[in-house]
Amino acid sequence: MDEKYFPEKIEEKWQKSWDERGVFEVEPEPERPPYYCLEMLPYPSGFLHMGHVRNYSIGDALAWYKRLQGFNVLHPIGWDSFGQPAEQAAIKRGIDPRVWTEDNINHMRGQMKRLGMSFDWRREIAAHTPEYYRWDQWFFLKMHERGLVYRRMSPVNWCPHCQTVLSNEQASGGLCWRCENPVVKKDLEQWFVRITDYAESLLEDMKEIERGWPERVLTMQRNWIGKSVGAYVDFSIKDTDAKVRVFTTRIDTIYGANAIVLAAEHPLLAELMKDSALKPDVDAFIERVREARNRATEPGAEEEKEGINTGLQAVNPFSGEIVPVWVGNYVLTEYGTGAVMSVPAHDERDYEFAQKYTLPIRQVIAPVTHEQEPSGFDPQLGVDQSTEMKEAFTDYGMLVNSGEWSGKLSGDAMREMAEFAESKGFGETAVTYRLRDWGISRQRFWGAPIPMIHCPSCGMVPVPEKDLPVLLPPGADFTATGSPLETVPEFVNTTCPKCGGAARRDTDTMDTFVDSSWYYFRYCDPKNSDAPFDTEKVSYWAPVDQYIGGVEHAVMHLLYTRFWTKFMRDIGLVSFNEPVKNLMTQGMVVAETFYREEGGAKTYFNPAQVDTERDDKGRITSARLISDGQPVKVGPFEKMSKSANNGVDPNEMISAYGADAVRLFILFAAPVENDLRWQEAGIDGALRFLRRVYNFIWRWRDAVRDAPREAPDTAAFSAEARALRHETHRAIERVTRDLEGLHFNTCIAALMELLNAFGQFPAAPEQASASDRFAAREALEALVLMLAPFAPHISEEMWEGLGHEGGMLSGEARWPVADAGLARKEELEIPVQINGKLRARIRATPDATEEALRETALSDEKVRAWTEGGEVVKVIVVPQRLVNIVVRGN
RNA sequence: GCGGAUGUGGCGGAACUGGUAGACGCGCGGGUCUCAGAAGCCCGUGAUGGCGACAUCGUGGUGGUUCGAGUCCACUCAUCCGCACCA
Repeated sequence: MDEKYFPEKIEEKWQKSWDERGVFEVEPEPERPPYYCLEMLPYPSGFLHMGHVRNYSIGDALAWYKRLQGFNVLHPIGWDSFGQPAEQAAIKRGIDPRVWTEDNINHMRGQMKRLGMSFDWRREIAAHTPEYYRWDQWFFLKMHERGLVYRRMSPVNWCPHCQTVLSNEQASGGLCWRCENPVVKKDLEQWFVRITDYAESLLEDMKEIERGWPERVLTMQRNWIGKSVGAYVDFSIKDTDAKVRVFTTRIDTIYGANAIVLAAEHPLLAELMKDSALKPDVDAFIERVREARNRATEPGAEEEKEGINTGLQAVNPFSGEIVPVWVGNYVLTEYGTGAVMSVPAHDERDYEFAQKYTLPIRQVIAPVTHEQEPSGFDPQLGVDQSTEMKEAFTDYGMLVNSGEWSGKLSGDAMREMAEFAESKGFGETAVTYRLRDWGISRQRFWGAPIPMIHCPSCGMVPVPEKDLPVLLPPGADFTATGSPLETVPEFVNTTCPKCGGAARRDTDTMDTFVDSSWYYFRYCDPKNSDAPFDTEKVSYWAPVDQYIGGVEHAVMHLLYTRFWTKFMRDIGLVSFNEPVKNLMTQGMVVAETFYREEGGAKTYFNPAQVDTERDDKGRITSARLISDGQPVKVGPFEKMSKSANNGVDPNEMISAYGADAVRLFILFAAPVENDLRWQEAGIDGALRFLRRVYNFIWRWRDAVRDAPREAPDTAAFSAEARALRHETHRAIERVTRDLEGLHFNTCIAALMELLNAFGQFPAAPEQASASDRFAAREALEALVLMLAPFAPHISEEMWEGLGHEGGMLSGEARWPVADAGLARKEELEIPVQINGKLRARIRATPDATEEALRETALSDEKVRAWTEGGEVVKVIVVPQRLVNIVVRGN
């Protein structure tokens, strides 16, 4: 230990030591409790950004804490290394995607090591390696065996000018990223995973994770799955044998149906219309709807409802009424049955549609208040038809104008009518979901090839397991039309595994979300070449105890991975339903933005290029560009990004302040789930704190080494030493409790308070008595141990400085345990309220009885002044907390 | 529109089950040290009034429950996020 704190020196020393001793490397040990701490694996974009630093600082703090508590902690890292940007680098700069990716990984790995993240590097995995993606392919085959993958036509983004498939990102704003021409949808045969088979269990199993996952993530998933319970009802088409099935959640409103409306792509439409005179008009309408849909529209822009009467007529199976059949642009093909019954009186959309085309509106539900007894209502009277409905009435109520069902309440009617339909054979109760099957085909290169072969005589044939992996070949043309893999004849041309004849490989690759759906199981057994992982190893570590990442993955990744786990369970690979027990979604790192506006275009400047002046409250009063001295505008705090040019380079921060200070600041500045405002002044504060701790340790190191091992008698301690011990044990309680809840900001605050308390400890190390030294040792060792999760390097250094050999994780270091008795104050200051207002404070021991507190309070001088001339009506005493005296009439 | 969340000093934020609102830090002000600065160290810092001890007000707003409300209840306003013609 040096006299002065040199972060760089200490950090290098301990990173090397950790590495050499392999202290973060773990294996299953049946007799030790496991803890699986996981951060979402990064995409190797090239550089670590502050969001990454935050993510790993959170995980690393938890990992250290659990290790010091004696858990066997698995804390791995890897790379989500398939995906678009590598391919774009290939297109733009002619770099091999593999080379680009691996360069990035090497650089980012170096940054993580420089931050001192405690990963078990032996377990590092990367999605783009054949050792990994062969298991993506293996899972694909397993799903195929079980009928969980299938092929169907589905639209992709297509640029007619470039003649190529585009990803959503490449087609953002509806324009091609290369030629800026409008993008259209084009139908291609694609691979889908039947995630909808698991819709119900994805909902059902949320029970298991309700306590450990953020409410909003669960809500988002629930909405995404979008379960609704209702009924199917068949309307027969007059003069034909055809029936059109509609889905409704409001079968109780069926007597109000004025039409049935089909989606433009409804499968029966062509057949039904084939002899109709109106066919050309309807076809023209359908074409218009298609075009409108292919036009990329801004999200949220709702199109005006349009429709056309097909001239067909349908029979309402309940009322026998004949209603027209329309085609409408607002009916979705993919949801329900692609056909709805239109009930304008009780559905806003149908109301709007009926208004536009002046279709009849008939009220069949009457509002019911709680006081109104159904029996007191005469359904025969119905509802006054002379007043026109001004809007749809969408609440539940009582049925009117509904034949024999009139007078029933919606809830009963919905159930009974569905049962009735079922008994008569024209309907049934039904459940639908918004969730769609997961399209995993990508017509791109940098992903896991789909292991299927198209044989002219045998059809679609899976690649035999023994032939995996299907390797990504060299020599693809990334600028090609369609999938780049099509441009590699050696890849495409193969033989059919079944008949041995000439055949073609599938040229699609898998969505990168496939890679991330099961990666953390691979960490448990990363080198396995016989299986994706060994079930026993996984069952030791998994499920993940704590998962940490951004909310942007609330639905896609986190839903896919839950699905994948259920599939793995069903094929016997794992024995649990949910992969992640506790999820924490961290906030973004945001920073101020500075810009100039010229002709409507904003140019952003990095904060490092800007000189700011602030008022005495710290608010920016003016900002100038350092280079030209001219003013720039101050924008709001935004997520650090290239476009807002407000990013901060972690490397520069580490160089300036050290990894420990950067990590400490990031955890202290805001609760982990909140957005974090990046302010360099804040790191200064963190560094100041570390220096202060370091200085105290330096000064006390000899006195502490000489301190007695056993606690002296309580009587031997000075009042100051007793006060310090109280603060120490209180801090242990608080830090431990707050760490369990991931409230790192308050943990660090508690450590700062402990240090401040130590600053009040008057004994100088040279003159300290044995008992003083014991109290000092207790305080400083606890402080150092509890600082380790947030600033591990300096903590190791100080731990060594206090006379401990071999590092915190191989020595006798253990997370401190609070002594509840010592954590309790010896004397309390108890507030005394008069009529609920704080008027005085009295001193009392924690075990003072109610009666004693009451007497002390009432005889207090200040209290007497306030109670004078009034009558004490009541005295509320909460032992250890407060006394409240109710006085009347003064 | 539907769903979810959040409103506390100049700022980030504390406050366990209703019990001293503003911990901790940033910023700011003052002092000490220094030839000077940096870094330390010490003190102060919600608002208003007062030299002062103190008093009054104060957790988006309005009501309510309670001896006592940032915390519980009702309504309301504002902001953020997700989904958005899902029948």
